[in-house]
Amino acid sequence: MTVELERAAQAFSAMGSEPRLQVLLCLVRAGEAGLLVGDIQARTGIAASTLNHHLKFMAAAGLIDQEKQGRTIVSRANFDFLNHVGSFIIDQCCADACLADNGREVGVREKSDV
Amino acid sequence: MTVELERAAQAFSAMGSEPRLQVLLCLVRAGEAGLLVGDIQARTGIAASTLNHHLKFMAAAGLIDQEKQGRTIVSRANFDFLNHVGSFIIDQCCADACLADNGREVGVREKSDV
DNA sequence: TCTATATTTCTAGATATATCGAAATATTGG
DNA sequence: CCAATATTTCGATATATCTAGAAATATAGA
Repeated sequence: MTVELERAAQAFSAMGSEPRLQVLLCLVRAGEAGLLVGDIQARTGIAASTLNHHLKFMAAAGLIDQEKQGRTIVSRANFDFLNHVGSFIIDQCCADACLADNGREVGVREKSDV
Repeated sequence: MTVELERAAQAFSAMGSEPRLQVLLCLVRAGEAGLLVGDIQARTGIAASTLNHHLKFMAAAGLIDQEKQGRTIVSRANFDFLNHVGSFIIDQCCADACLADNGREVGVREKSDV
């Protein structure tokens, strides 16, 4: 579970900057077709070297996949992982002991309606 | 939408460190009852000043709420916001033009089963 | 092979974050 | 008011991240 926590934290961190989140949304919208580095650059205005850095960061976190095709690289959102990460917090809620040490009853919140 | 992007990035950033994510999970598990700073400290082993820093960070991002009660502070996960943030990425997918510029068809992913 | 295109690596300064001990502040109970 | 408890602020250092220009690499096409 610590491994999973670490992975989740890395994923959130990789989504936790405005430029990177912008890039991720571009890729999500592009769907399975993905986008070339140059496409993303054109859409976001991020400098090539900076963008490369961010893409590596996101790929390492598992948010995206990159596939080399000739002299271009196609980046795609990893939808399975994104779904998994998106539900991580709420999923974790009752996965463990749900009673607080101080003896107070633990409140029950309604299930996510997503 | 840029405002929302900024808020989302801040939220993800606030979840994007292992200690903070650990704290957040403690609070999620504690439910509406919440936890005192001392409770969290006891569970995570994070030094008081460090923990205070992280709690402020998370509160600023809207992940948690803090309420002063006498000489203690109760911290609670903001479940509404967490649900919202959790679905941000996937929600955004088809909120905008969903067709990539390069003309390729956009892939469809299954709905989250959460 | 030469050239243009696409991406990556290198380098480096600026900024932000993480950490924690010690001191300070607030509040309750006596 | 005093002592104990709970949390915050201060100060300081270490580490990480962000940014981007310039040079390097890889590949396709003429």
